Amino acid sequence: MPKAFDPKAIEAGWYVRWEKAGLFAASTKSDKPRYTICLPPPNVTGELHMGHALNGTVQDIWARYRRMTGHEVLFLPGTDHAAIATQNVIEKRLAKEGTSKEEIGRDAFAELVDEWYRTVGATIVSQYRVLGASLDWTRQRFTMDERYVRSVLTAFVAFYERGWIYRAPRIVNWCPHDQSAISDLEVKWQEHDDVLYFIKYPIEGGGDVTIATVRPETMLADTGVAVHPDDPRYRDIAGKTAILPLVGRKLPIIADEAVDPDFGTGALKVTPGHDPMDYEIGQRRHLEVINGMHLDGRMNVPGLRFDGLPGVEARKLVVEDLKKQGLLLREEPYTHDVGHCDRCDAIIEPLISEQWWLRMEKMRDRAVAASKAGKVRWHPERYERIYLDWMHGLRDWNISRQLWLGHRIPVYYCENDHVIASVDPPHECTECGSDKFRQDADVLDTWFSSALWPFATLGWPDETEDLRTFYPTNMNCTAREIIFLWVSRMIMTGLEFMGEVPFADVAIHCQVQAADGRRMSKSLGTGVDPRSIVDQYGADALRAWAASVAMSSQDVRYDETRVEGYRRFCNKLWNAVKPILTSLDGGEPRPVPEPENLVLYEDRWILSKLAAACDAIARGIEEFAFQDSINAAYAFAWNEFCDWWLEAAKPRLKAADPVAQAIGLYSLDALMRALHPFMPFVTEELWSRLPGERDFVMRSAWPDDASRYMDAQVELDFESLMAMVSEIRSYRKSVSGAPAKGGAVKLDQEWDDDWVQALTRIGDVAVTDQLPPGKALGLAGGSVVFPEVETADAAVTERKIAQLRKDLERIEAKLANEQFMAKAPPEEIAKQQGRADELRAAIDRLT
RNA sequence: GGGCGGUUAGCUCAGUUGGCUAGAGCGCCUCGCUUACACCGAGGAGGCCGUUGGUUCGAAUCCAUCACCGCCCA
Repeated sequence: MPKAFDPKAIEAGWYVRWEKAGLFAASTKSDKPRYTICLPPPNVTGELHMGHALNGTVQDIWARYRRMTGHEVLFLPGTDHAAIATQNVIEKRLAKEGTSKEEIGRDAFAELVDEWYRTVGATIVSQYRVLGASLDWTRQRFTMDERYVRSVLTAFVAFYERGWIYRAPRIVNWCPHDQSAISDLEVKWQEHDDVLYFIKYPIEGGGDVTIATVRPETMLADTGVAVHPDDPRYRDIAGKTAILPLVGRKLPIIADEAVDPDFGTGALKVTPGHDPMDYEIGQRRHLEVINGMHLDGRMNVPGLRFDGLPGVEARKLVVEDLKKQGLLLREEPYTHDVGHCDRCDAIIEPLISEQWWLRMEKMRDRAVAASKAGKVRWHPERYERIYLDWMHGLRDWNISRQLWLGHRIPVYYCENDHVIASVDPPHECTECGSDKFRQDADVLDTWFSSALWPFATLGWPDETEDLRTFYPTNMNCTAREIIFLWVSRMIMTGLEFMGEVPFADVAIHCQVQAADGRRMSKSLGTGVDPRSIVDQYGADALRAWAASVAMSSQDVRYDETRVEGYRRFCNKLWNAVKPILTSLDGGEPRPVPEPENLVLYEDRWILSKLAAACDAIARGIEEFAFQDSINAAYAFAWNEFCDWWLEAAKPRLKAADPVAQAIGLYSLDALMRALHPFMPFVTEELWSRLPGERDFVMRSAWPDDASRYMDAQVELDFESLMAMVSEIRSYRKSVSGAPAKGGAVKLDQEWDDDWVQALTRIGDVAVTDQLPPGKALGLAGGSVVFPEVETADAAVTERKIAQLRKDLERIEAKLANEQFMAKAPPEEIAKQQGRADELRAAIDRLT
């Protein structure tokens, strides 16, 4: 067996063996209870990042754990076509080649996209392999697969036929670069230093009103001026008419509660065509909506000198003209948030455009009811409220995008403009019989298709075997910014089309920040590639770390030393196996003795601890507290099994004692199983090296059979022994002249012979009734004497006594407090009294 | 502006229903290459649990306040 653990040497091999053995593939024929997870489809243009590492780990822990606890598990992989992102990628490539999508045309562009999906895009999800994710690759899906497209179109038509889909002009977030609407959730706000311009608008019949704006060019589309109804400054002018400078348009001055009297002058120019809030005011007050900008961001103001100019240039000229006319009163520096396109970073222009909308009320209400009824459990729980709050304020969903790729909206117009929504292209207009159609040019929001993921991947709308067997799924794990974009919508569509929530548990993992606390991002150069972590420390170490942080209530900074710590842990496991194998030397191991046949304290103790650890690990998984599982496994393996049992059992193992061999083997076997969901590779490797007929640990049963060894009393007793041994060792180190071995102990308390023998062996001391001459030192449960030492170092003793006295004083103060004695529960009082007695005894021995 | 999370050892984080004598990994100090492991072992140092109040016999834990950090929504 190699001297040290080397992840590279084992990982790839096991992944292939598992896959070849069909361990990832789910069967619809199985009669086991089923457990389904659909992997959140990574964006085809992306690369594996820390978020994938966390969600992949969490899901794979559950997938492997459920297989081991007797479930038929489907863990389904796939990818998302990410329309805007892909369009950007391809456009960038075209730009490099000196051309553009407009130049090559839609058909050629579509071919490039297809090629991209087939080559580069297809690889992203396979990066989950390096994490060891046990995905069923035979069922891999892509949102642009023919069957999936059919599901998407079917869903659209179904909504359409319910009357929930309509087309209407509304103010939207328009990305001038992508030439598409994007959703509110895709707008990222960045702070900008701009200028606030104060502009005087004359009032008909005399006087004027001053407004403040950071976007003076939009004034060309103003259709009103608004003031707050309670604003005393403007009580006189409400109801009058202002004259729009440069244009001459008459603007009604209206009063509206939405106006913030503290912003600027308290008077607001209203531009319903270019500001969401103004749009709402305009709707309420029946103001005209003027579209002052073309979709490419150029001004649309026929007859004015600004017409056709880009917004930025128009702004300069507008300001110039206002200055000339003396209408620009002043300019102030102004810092505010400006919306940018999440995908291409262009500044978003709010403007009016025709879009397709999906009504949400009914779906929303069902989803909220299902959540409230506990059909969906959130981990951590607080996300349920965040989700419900968002659902509460839900508006109609803009599902159309003006992109060159994606799912084309299945709406057709005949020559006479009759509208037909149909999954397959229609042959004949049902109203006029026309056979000439054009399809709507828009495509669907990518999130519309991913909203169907948990059932569309299983074959919906066809009633497939997979759909029958594996829907609803059990768990969905994702990042919190995806709750609104994706999770909520899956819940709604799942209820709508399948009549059942798509998953019972939602796990929201934390965000991993860079080591310095900044967010991890490629553009900032702060990203850490999980693949390079795997390279350095192995997938098991990465996963163990991911499990230990994923469900943290706060975001965590990436700390490489913790990952490294888990690699050391792997190495520790690696080496812990060796003495057992060496001892057995290829011989046939005996079965582990039954509890009643165990004699040695350390044996009884370690098996009880093993049972407790397996329990704790399982509980951690089931409660989505993976850090508890990892901690329990780590502490058991390192601080209990290796540090104490293995050390104590060494002489027996060297002597090929069959009981020690059996217990060591049994413990390791169980430990490898219990750790397998977290660290699949190293556990599979080590388990395979254990003697006996072995299949795959991945296919083995979860270890819950050690529970018969649980023994609380043995644990307490052995912990006393451990504490005593630790103290003896401490004295040996800190008392000058004390030997590295030996010494004699007189015990305060009666222990049974087995215990005394264990203390002798493990503590390397003699146990006597009569202490030999020398200075006695106080232990937690007795006195120890090192014969060679005449006097203990005063400093060591003094320090110890001082500490004990301090503790004692605090407790005595407590016990002297009448209130405490009167009100504290009796067991608490007894506990404190017991501690006081112990401390007094310890001080006595030392003085 | 509204909401959420956080502030615990030099660093990164645990700390369930108040009983804590506050833990872990890494780092630091002192020893030790004893054939499982130096990716190690043994021992040790290190914390008025962000501030100020309150509730309580008792607060890292509950309440309020302020400060700072981060995120989400508007």
